[in-house]
Amino acid sequence: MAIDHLDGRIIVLLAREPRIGVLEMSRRLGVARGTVQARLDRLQSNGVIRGFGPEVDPAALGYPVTAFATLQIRQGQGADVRAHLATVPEVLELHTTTGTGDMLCRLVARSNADLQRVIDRVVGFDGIVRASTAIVMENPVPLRIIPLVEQAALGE
Amino acid sequence: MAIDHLDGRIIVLLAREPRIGVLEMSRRLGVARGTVQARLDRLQSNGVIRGFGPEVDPAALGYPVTAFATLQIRQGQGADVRAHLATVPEVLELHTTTGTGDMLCRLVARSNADLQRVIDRVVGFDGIVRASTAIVMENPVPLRIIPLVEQAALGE
DNA sequence: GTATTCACTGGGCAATGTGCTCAGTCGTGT
DNA sequence: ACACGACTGAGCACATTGCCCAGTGAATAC
Repeated sequence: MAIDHLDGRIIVLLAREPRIGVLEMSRRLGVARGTVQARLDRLQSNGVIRGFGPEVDPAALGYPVTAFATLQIRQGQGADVRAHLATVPEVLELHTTTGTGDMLCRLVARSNADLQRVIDRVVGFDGIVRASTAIVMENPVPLRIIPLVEQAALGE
Repeated sequence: MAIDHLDGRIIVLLAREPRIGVLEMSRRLGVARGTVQARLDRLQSNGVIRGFGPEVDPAALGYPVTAFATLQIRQGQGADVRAHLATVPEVLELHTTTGTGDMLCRLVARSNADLQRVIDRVVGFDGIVRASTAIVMENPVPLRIIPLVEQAALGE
């Protein structure tokens, strides 16, 4: 679970040039191929690297509108609501949280008008008491992990 | 920008088994290798597939706590705040939004206690008027895109 | 002090996949 | 009838992979 400097360099390199192979990585990092291979295997079985799935852009798929919805759930209906939301393709992510809301979910839609349809579908379910939605305008920091990896590689 | 059925199958297959090669994909999908290669190139230059960067689990890196913070910004300080937040490794994502808050960001921390340090660092900046934080307890629907891809592949 | 363990090195091997090219086929639209 | 675009199936040289091995050095255990 601890990440050393070499692990960090491997992850960063992989993030910058994903198509790169193990051999090329070993050349760039100045270590033997077997080492890189062993490190990668370890990182994956550790769960540090979950996978290499393709990053798909919802906007390019025709869903340029992103929003976050805070949901308040009727007591004891949590499981049902989770199951309901899991069936909605436009729900990209769902968290249960502390605080004023009970759940927070990330939505996408084809347009602002279409967002209404999505929200209706999301909240059109018995267990949901209230929903408040914030539409995303800009995304100054897209989902990233590299700075954290670098910090973990140095600090620990 | 339109995604057809074959594109959808390619993305889904790639998501399920990322290490798979073009040749193996063509076998599984029952099409020629060149076709898969051409589709993949097109999907990438379209921007539908942004990349294949490694998915790193912050929890495995020692940051098991996730939180969402809603920030209220003093008028005209937006750019400064964005720049400030971009320098904090624990800020994984930042959006500007409509609604009660002005920005929404995703944070991670080593522990609930450590989250306090992160929040202090985030809000310890002049342009931020107020912050309200929701700690994530469960994540019933982890960030996903496959259902949306399947819908886009069928519907359009 | 000596032995054991572990990670890393550097090398070799067969098998596979890649990038690239080409000619031929099919369906659509002009 | 024709041109165009997408797909097929095949071939080629080349690089990479997965796997193996023996040797080295450092840290740990005895």
